[in-house]
Amino acid sequence: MDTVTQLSAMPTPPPRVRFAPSPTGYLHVGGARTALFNWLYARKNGGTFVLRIEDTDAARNTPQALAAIFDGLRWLGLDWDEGPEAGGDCGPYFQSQRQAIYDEYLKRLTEGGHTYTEENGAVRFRSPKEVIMLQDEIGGEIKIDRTNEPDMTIRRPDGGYIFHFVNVVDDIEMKISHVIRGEDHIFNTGKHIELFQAFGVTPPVYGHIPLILNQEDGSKMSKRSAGASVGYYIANGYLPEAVRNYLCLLGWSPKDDREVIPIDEVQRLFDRDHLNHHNARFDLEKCRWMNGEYLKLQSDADFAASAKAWLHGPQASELDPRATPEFAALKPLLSAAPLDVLLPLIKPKIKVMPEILEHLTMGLNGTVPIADDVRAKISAQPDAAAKLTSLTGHFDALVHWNREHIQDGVNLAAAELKVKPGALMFPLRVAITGQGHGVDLLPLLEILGKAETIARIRARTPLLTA
RNA sequence: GACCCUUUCGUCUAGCGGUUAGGACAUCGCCCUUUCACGGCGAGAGCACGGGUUCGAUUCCCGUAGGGGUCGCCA
Repeated sequence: MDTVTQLSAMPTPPPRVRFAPSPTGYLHVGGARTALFNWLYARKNGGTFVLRIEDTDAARNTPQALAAIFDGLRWLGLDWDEGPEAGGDCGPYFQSQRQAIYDEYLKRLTEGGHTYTEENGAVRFRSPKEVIMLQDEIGGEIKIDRTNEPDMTIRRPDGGYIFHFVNVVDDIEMKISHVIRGEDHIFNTGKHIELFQAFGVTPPVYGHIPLILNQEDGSKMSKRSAGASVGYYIANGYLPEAVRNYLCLLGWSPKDDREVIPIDEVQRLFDRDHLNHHNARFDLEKCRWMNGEYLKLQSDADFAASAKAWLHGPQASELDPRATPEFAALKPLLSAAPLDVLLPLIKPKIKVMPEILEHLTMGLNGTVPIADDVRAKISAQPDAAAKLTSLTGHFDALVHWNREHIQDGVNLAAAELKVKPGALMFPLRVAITGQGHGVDLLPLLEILGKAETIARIRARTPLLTA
């Protein structure tokens, strides 16, 4: 084996990437997508995904925000190989616990003549003030002109270190090889490269991914917009695989027109060549569609399980559909409800979990008022009451109550009235649920039982003509 | 304002010199059907503009305009 062969055959070490959020709010979908791309890169290349908590600003950190990071990442299935609650050789993974390391690195910087101290005690980094040509893995060659930039502060008068400094120190200490982060960090990267050079360390490979924009006004996605936080999707009972799949498609594409793609397939295909260079708007409607696609892939039993978990799960915030009066009214009916047979009927009718509320209400509450638009349609059928009376009679005569026999009852009533069986279905649906739409009717009647079915028809028939 | 990134249907995207510019969400129509939905079929809808380069530009280059981002002792 000659030398050239040996060199080219030398394996590149597996990449080490990180997601480094600060626990000051909630887990933003943009942040989640950054974490996702880092995770995909690590998984694709047999690398290591590190989670590091950048909690240097004590005044802004909250335990809730920290929990939201852990919960959100776990919910999305983005498991970290090193970090809080996972361990690793480069810990601690909270910056608030790494003061001694930063002190040591600051000493090195100061001994190298790279710092100076302000009168108030703040420490600044003496910038070389040069033009940096960043070789960005995603954006290509990007010029960052540092010649007229002021020296950055790296330590506050109170001794607390600033983001730029700790970010670089930790990337060195944690042997991060690739930094995949939002495009909003491009100019920070210029500062960070200066620090790497001052430490005499080769900077990592950078890849700046475009941002996710608000669906409404196209600005950087903010707290205001619905669906900006991962917590929204958890609270609304989305399937994590669906949200993750949708996030994959924001800036990445398999380039073969597929959209519903298993995550292991994404891992296999993920590549910077497939990443876009421009921002993408977040389309909640399409995300809902994606959720519906994943719902269809679920078995009835799995769906019933996740629906029940959601119905009985903790309420997350005031945006939670389970915090509404409608849900409060429904809740007492749930305990005795035949959910295992009802939910599979609902499954094909919905895209997202909160939609089951309306269907459950229709099924469980026989006294829901008749909807206005439905009332208009039903009053156009003067024989609706006669149809229902006939149906009631034939239902009452049934010995066995299942959908086949119920269909027989419908057919008999239709024959008696000399109409098509289909003509009876709309009045029947309205009498049973008060609504013009909903789950398959005959299976619903079977679940409700003969007595409840007849009782509802008798109770609502006078209301139809009122 | 300066600097950086970016520009294909309303939105997410495929396209990497020659295509009837493809797919998806959304919208609309038809079919199926017991309403709604699902499903099937179909329609409308796009290369920001102006210069080049080229036999030929959606594709390459340069401008202009639009969009986004960044200009902290926040991260």
